[in-house]
Amino acid sequence: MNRLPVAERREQLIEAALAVASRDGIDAATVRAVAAEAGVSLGVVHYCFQDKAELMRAMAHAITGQNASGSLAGLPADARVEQIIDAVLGGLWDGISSHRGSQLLSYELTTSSLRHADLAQVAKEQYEGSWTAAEQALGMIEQAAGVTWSVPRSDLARVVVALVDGYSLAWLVDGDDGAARSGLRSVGGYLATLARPAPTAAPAPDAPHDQGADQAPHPAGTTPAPDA
Amino acid sequence: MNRLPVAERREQLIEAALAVASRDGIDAATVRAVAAEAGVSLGVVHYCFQDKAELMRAMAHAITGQNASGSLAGLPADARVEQIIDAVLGGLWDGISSHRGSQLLSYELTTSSLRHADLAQVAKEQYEGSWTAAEQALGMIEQAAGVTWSVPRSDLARVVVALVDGYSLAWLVDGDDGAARSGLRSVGGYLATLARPAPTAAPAPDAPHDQGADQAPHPAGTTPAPDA
DNA sequence: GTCTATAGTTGGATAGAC
DNA sequence: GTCTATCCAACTATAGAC
Repeated sequence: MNRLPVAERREQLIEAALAVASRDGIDAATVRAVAAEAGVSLGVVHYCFQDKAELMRAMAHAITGQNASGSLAGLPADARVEQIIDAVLGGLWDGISSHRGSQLLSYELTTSSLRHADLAQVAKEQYEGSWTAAEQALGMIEQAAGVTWSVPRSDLARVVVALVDGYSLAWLVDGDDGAARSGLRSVGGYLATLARPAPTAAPAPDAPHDQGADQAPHPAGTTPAPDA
Repeated sequence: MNRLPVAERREQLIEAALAVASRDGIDAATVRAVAAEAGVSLGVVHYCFQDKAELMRAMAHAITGQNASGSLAGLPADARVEQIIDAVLGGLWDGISSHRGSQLLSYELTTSSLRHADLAQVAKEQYEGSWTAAEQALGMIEQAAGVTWSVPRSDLARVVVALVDGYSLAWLVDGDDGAARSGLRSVGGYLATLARPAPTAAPAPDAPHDQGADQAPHPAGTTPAPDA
C-alpha cells in the first residue's frame, strides 16, 4: 500500500521474515509467507531481494546482530569471581530462554547454512560472532574481578559457547529450565576454577582476590554444585 | 524389480533415506529422492510407509540406534581416571567426527522435530537416548577406575551431552578437529575433578568387571545455535 | 507387489499492466 | 514502485493398469 524507499522496505521484510521464521520455523518462511506477514504482495519481495537466499542471509544477519546486543548489561561491581560469572551466565541464559523461537531459528539457520552453498557464510558469521562475544565477556570478567585465566581466552570462549549451545539444545527439547540453569551454574564454578589473581595491575579496590587460590590443574575442592 | 517382503523393503528404504539425508540434507530427503536412491518407483515408498512423516520417524529411529551402537569398545583396563575419561571421550569423538553427514543430520532431525508435530517424539527420543548412554558410560568409568562421582550421575550426563553437542556444532561449522579434541580433553580434566575414590569396594587394580558389550553407548546429536 | 500416470498443492521467480 | 497474473518446477499422495 504505502510507497516506501527500498531500504525501509527491506527492513520491514527482514522483520517479517524473522517473525514468521521464529514462530513457524525456517521452512515456513517462504517468500509468500513473508510477503503476507509484511502485508505486501509477492512481487515486492523479489523487487527488494534478488532471490530467497538473499532474504535469508539478511534475516540471519539481523538475528545474529540482535543476539550480540542484549548481553552484558551492568555487571556486579564488587563481587567474587563466581558471582560475576554467575551473573554473566545468568543474564545470557535469560536472553536465550526468553526467546525460544529465535533460539531455535538460530540452530535451523546454522544447519541450513551447512547444507546450502547459498548460505555458507551464515554459520561462520554466527560462530565468529559468538566466540568474539564470549571472549569479550571473559575479558570483562577479568577486569571486573581482577583475575586472569589460566588457559587461553579463546579456548575458554569456545568452551563457554559449546556449553551454552549444548544446554540450549537440551532445553529446547525438554523445556527443563531448572536443569539448564543449574547446569550452567555448575559450569560457572568450573570457570571460576580457571581464574587466577591478576598479576600486575592492582585488582579492583574493593574486590580482594582471595579467590581461586593457587591451584594445580585439578583442584578437587571447588566442585561446581550441579544444582542448587 | 525384485519382489521383497514389506519388512525388508522398509529396511532398504530406511537405509536409502539415511544415505540421501546424510549426504544432501534433510530437505533433500524427499519421497522421490529416497525412491530413486533405493532404485524403486515412487509408489513403492507410499506402499511401505503411510506418509513421509512415518518414513522420517523410521529414519530417525535408525540413526539414533546406530549412534548408540558404535561406542564403548575396550576401555583401558588399568589406568587413572583421567586416562579412562580421555579414552571414552576420544572414542566418542572418533565416532562423531568420522560421520559428519550423520551428525549434521541428527541436528537437522532435532530442529525439524521441534517444529513439526508429526515428529514431536523424535527429539525427545534422541536426547533420552543420549542421556541414558552418557549415564551408562559414566557408570562404566566408575567401575573401571574405582571411583564415584561427587555429583548426581544424571547431572553429569547432561553436562557431557551438552558439551559434546556444543563442540560438535562448532566443529561442523569450522571443521577444526584439533580444537574440538583439545577442548574435550580439557573438559575431561574437569570431569576427573569430580571423581572420588569409591568408598566401599576396593578399586581393583586391573579390570575387575565385565565390559558392557551390550551397553548402549553415547550421545547423539542435536542442533546448533548461536548465543550472545 | 510393482509400475505408470496423474491429481492436487505449494513455492520461486518473472512479465506486464497500472 | 507496486500489483495482478502467470509460468514452471518440485513435491506428496493416490488411482488404476499390469
